Amino acid sequence: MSSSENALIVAGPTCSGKSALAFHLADLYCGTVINADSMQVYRELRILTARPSEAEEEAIPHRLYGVLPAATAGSVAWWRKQALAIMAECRAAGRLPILCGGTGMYLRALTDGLVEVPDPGAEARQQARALLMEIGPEALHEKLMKADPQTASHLHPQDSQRVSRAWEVLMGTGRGLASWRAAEGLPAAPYRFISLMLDPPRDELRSAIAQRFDAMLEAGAMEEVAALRRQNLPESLPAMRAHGVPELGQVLEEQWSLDEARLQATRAIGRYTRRQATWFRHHALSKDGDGEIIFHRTSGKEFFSSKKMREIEYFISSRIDGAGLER
RNA sequence: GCCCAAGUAGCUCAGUUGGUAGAGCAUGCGACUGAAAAUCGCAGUGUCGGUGGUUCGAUCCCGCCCUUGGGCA
Repeated sequence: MSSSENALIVAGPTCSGKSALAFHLADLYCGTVINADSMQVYRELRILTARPSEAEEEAIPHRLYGVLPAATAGSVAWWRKQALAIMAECRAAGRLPILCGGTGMYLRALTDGLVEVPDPGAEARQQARALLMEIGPEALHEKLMKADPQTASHLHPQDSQRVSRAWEVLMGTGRGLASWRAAEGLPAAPYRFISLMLDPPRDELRSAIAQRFDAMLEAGAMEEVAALRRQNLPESLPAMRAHGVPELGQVLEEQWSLDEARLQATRAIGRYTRRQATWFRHHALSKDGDGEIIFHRTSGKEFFSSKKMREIEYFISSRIDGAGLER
């Protein structure tokens, strides 16, 4: 019997073996795996986002995987809301929520809370982006500096995405981001987070990434991209930017050879891995003593040594079954 | 064998009318508050192919050699 206010986080860079570990732990602790990855939420991208297989999803409850059509853009706030609802379900059903994913910002929105900003609306968003395209990030930053210096002064003039967001918030809500930030915001989720962070050496990760990309190609990644492209979605949608989608798109358009696409995609993933490492290095996933860093990579086939696995299990059990320890 | 071109950062290349060099990409570090697999900031590194000469001084000019690509035979 596990106390229901606990939640487990399995985080780490792409291709570190999070899913396999989460699956194993869910099996062990009667858990539900909840996706904390911004790209695995898109339905059409099962292969390229390395989503758990149908067989795995049948064996263990998996939530928030492939729930959004690629035509829809997800967001932190959307994800946070979904995750909280599912965690509440888990609590009611006596299951352990296991958040698994590499999107640091999503996890942080859960563990630390999120600023509450009303939706500026699709119109304000479109206008902000159109303006960005038209005049460029620096000019938009200059405009923002005049209208909302408090927010603008914290933004780099070249940071197109944040400048555009700041503008859309100001225009759509009538208040600047900085002003919203000063308010209370959405609180941290009411759970005790216990975290496992996979942090394998970079070179190990790189070769795993290359191998996995080839496996994806064999599994039909090209066809997946072709099918996605048939929807003629705007390239600005998140799903259209998933690793491999633009690169294989170049092959389909006969701009790149397959080798070139493989090189570019693999590099992009490697770079991403680096940013993830930076994030997780500086953002704690759990309170002191409740986090464990694992300097290995794992996969379905070759798991950790049984000794390591026992360590992990002890680490989790000693926290989850807190009541049991008192006995 | 002869002629031409090129050899500069891990890669592709720019450059210095002679004062020991620089962009993009890659790499590393960092930021990150509703697009985050996104967006952005910062930072290395070089016997400037080898060798001899001219010069106060050569990566740059001259000779020879090596390598690569192309042409002629």
